[in-house]
Amino acid sequence: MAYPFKQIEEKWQAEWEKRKIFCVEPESKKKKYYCLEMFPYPSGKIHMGHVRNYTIADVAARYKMIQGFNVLHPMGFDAFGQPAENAAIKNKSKPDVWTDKCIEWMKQELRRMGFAYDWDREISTCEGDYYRWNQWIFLKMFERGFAYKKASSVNWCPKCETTLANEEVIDDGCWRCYAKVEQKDLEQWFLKITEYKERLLQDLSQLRDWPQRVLSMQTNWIGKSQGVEIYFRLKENGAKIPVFTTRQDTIFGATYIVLAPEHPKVLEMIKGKPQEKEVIKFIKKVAKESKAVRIASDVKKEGIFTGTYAINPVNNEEVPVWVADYVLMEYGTGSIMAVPTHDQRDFLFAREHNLPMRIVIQPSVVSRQLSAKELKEAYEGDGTQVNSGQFDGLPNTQAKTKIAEWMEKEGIGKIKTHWRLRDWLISRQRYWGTSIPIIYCSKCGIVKVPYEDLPVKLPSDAPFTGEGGSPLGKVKEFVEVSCPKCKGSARRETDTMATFFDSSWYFLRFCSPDFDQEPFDKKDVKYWMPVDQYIGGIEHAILHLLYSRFFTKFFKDLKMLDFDEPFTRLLTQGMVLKGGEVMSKSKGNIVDPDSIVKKYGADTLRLFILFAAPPETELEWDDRGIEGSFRYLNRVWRIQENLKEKATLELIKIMHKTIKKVSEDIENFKFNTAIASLMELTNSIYQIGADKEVFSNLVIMLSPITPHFAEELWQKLGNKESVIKADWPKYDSKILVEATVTIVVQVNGKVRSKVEVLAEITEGQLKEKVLADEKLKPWIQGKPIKKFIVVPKKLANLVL
RNA sequence: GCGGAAGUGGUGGAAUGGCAGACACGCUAGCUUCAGGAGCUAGUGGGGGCAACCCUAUGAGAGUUCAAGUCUCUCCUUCCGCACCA
Repeated sequence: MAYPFKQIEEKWQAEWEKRKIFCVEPESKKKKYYCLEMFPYPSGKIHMGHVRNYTIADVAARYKMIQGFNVLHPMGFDAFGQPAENAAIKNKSKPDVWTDKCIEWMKQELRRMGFAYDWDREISTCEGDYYRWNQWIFLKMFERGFAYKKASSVNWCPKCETTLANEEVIDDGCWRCYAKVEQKDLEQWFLKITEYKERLLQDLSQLRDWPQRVLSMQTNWIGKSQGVEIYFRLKENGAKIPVFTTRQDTIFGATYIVLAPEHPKVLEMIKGKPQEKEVIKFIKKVAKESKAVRIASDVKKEGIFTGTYAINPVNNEEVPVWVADYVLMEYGTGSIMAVPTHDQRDFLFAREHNLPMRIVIQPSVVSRQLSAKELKEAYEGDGTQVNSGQFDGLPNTQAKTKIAEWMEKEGIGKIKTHWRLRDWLISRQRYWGTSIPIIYCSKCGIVKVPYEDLPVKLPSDAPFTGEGGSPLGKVKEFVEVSCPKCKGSARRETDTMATFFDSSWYFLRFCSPDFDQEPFDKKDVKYWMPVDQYIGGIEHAILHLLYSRFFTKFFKDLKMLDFDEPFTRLLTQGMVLKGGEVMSKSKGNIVDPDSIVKKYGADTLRLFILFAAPPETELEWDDRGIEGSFRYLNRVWRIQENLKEKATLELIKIMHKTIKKVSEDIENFKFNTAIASLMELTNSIYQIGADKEVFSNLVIMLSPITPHFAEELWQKLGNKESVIKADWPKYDSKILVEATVTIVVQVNGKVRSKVEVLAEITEGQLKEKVLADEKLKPWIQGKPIKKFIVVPKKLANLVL
């Protein structure tokens, strides 16, 4: 007979809600612990990814609760976003109604999983009480010039009919619908995240408890590269052509320069020259090629000579000026110096077009001296400067600095740092988001919506046709307003903010969800922040995590908080796979958590998901594995019928060992091995028989993992309070000390025997005992023992 | 190309430099049961041996060490991120 999980789970979910036992203690003297998972978009259903994410967090939160911490473990909804609008178009409903319904469904499913949330702090970003503060923050940024409007070429998703941030473009496609992203010239709102680039990079070193992977992804994304801008000049008119390089040590080997086809100087350069027609033809051809084709690695680098020469400022050499597709206008200065001997791309291009090469760095290994004629590929490593004027003989790493300084002094170059990070484009041509609190007046220009008029609410009667752009622009009463300054007629901004704006500070709102003076109450934030443990998917490694770090730094500069980083510890949980592939509708390999809960209960699902793999690795769904977890709980359930008066010392010892292991493992998020050791204890109980104390401890240790199950058994054991109020068992290290120990005996590093000895035995006594061991005789064969190595209480190794 | 992570039984996965494969799934056998997608017990990396045992084995190869899955080097493979980034 299976244990009655359905009844038990429903009973305790109701009981927890009634007793509000997961709500934080206000004004508490206890140590705080803020455990947060990335809040969901309310699609209406939770999937296995959610279950895994929230189960991991729930164990951490419950473990800290039972340890006596004041734990903030909130839940909310990232409720703005496109699916609500799409649903509105499809079902002729309204986004807010649809979203509310989805939130309700989702909450039901979250409840059924038994997560220990403080529901009193629930927030939803689509509520005026929340997005009002988005607008407030936007205005603060606007006042400081951190939110600004700029015309530029931006990413445009034709399917979603909206602009996208660089971070939202994945492999040239829209992150949401995978449609191919186009470039469009538009005037849009940006946030000046680049203002914080140095700090965003620097402070990564503070984040010691973040996964290396995320840190390196952010480092890459910010993309700092230090080098020199070197000024070449055109031979014919002395016009300055700056090139950016990080390899200024190779400048003496620059035998030509290359401009991007879009480079503004190209057209005037070729005017009237015999090459003019051909170059223009080439430029047009490149312009037609999509970016994806152009950067595909197997495409041959194409280029054409402009008929112009430039002067290399370090040696006054004349070098030809080329135009080529492999030079990009977006990066650096849109022009490069080419050093074919020490840059592989330049090498390929030079060989193709028969351009000159000169070695300027020789590797330190004499046998590998290079000659330009025999070069098979560019030498990009370190070495000694040659053919480099006064820098000859220097190691190139030193020459790098010396040359940079020298060029600055001579006025032929400037030390420069380039960054990959661009400002954050936040305008979205959508309805279901926070409207940007700006009014355009023909007389006053761009005018802020006054703070007292916030929130700028979304009109409820916008038409959802799916055609003709944002529904907001079609609502006359919304668009046509009077200017807050001159009271003349004006127009309201109809774009809304990217929803990543909403999630960039929600963790602060949870600290004081009802505060109505500012986005958050400084005093509460001081107590709760930073988040001690943040848990979510790797897909936010850059997007959400970078934006949140940016917002935190902005608030710090506003003196609204006093720390630099919002999330102390970060865990990125692995994906849930089935058949080796990520669960997805299109692959048809989805396992619905709700169906598992119905069949086996939430506790079994939680147990399986924690046991099947460590949190940060991928988890392969296994239908039979889940049955195993269910069997285990039933096995534990049956123990209560056979409790003994008193447990044996042997079992007590195993129990203490388990307490130690489980405590340490949960602390370190090694839930799979914690569960394994609970299973071992259970196996021992089956062999030896447990008393009430041992069984109680097993129940307490299971409680963060399978909370309903543990509550029920805890109650059956005669306890009145929730198991979350129990004392987490402590292990007694004295009991763990064994009087006798088994010593593994090796001969030349191979295990040949084992001896049982007193734990406190001396080395001499041990040696005597070991040498007396009959089993070892054939291995020693009377040979002299050169060395006798002892690892106390573990091992002895005889070296012959 | 650069950066990151990882390669261990049929499977998921364990192993502060010290008995490789904990725990579980699966499989095999036995017991129990009217029955089992239930329960209990035992076995289960490969090779050899009636057996006690022996040999061998953590992607490949070298090295350090009394001792290497673990440390170092070289190489291979897979996954992820960035990428003609100058």
